[in-house]
Amino acid sequence: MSKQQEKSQQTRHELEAAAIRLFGQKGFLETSIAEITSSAGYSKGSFYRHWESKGELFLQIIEDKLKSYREQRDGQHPKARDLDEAMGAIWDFLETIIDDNDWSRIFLEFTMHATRNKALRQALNQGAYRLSNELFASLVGEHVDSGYPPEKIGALNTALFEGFLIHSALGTGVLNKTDVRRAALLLARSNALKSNAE
Amino acid sequence: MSKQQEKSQQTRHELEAAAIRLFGQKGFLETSIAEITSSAGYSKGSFYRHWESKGELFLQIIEDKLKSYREQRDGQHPKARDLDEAMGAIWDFLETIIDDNDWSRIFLEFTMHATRNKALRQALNQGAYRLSNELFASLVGEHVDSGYPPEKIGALNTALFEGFLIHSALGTGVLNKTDVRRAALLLARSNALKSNAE
DNA sequence: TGTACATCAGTGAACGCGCGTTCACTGATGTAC
DNA sequence: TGTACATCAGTGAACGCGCGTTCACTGATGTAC
Repeated sequence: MSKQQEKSQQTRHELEAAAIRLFGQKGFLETSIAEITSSAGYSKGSFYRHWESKGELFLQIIEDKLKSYREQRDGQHPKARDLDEAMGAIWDFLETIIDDNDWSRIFLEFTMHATRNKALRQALNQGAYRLSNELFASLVGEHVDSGYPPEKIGALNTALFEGFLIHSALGTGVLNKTDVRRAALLLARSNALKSNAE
Repeated sequence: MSKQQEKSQQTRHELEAAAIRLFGQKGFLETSIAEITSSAGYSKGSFYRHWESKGELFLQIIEDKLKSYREQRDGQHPKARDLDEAMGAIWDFLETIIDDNDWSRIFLEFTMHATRNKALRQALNQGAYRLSNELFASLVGEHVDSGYPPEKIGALNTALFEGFLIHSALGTGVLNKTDVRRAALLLARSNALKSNAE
């Protein structure tokens, strides 16, 4: 790699790091390009040598985040022996997202934004920017003996998870991670296992 | 009331109605004042005779919506005889919000926005712009015999509810109202009743 | 009932501001010979 | 190794646009006498 390329890549990384920090702190709309570049020690114009627009950088960061979450997930738990283990694996994973405080908020905001944008909405529903549905179905699916559709169990689990993210973002402090995990497990058991069925 | 006052009030109502429709369709940021006034058949400047800012109108609309939800709620179910009835009453109420499609989305967005604003966050946590927590605690509280904190049951129920709103807004269609209601009941039972406790 | 003046509702052009994006430019690095 | 030129990274002033807000103005309504 030439000296120029090295310099360019270095700059790109510095700008990206500043953007990750600022987007996380203040959100997409509230973070300006001038803030990103000046906080990294560059001029406003330098941004456009590296990305075509602010939105492009944001999407790239989101994709990178998801990729790293996914890698973390796939490296873990290869298979679970029963429902409790499957749910444990899922929530170990979800907790890493919960712990990435700033960014779980951004993901929620992004999800809400996608709500109004057809292309993004499809991307989310197909899992491109979403972590969940197929995972739940495949991990939990084989441990369902009640006949209840696994994708519904997955969707309910996601609902509980995302609802908890809202709760956390508001900082009410009534619930903690253990509470939701436990609740999610109870819910999955009630729906998935014959012995708990109504 | 004088002729002038009548005219003014009429205009105010027409602007408000246009705003409710447009905010609901497109959200707060994406709706401009020019759109509101021209869609109601007035000029841009007329807006400021009725409200100080776009934000003020938005908050007023939200407050009105919540007030009407609350009135509807309070008119209904005076008391429940057991947990199932209490949950039934709560979800009858929540379903009216779910059915107000556009606005349940707006409430979510508003909630997410409040996340970044201290004053709003406090207002939400104190229930000013939120529907839920004390209601659940008071309605469900007396039917908990497991010792599990009623406010946690309420918060988990809210999480499931708001997570479902996200799910609906994305239009995946995996879950319907009946699914969540049922799930919420299962969850509440598991947590509130001794016989279902682990 | 009429007149003079004040107040009000609504108009629409103009202002101001933030901010994303562009662009002509500079100095450093790379390339051809 | 040196020279001439091309290409690149980064600069920062300027542009453009949308949009919330202001303001001088008009015509209608209200008030005082």
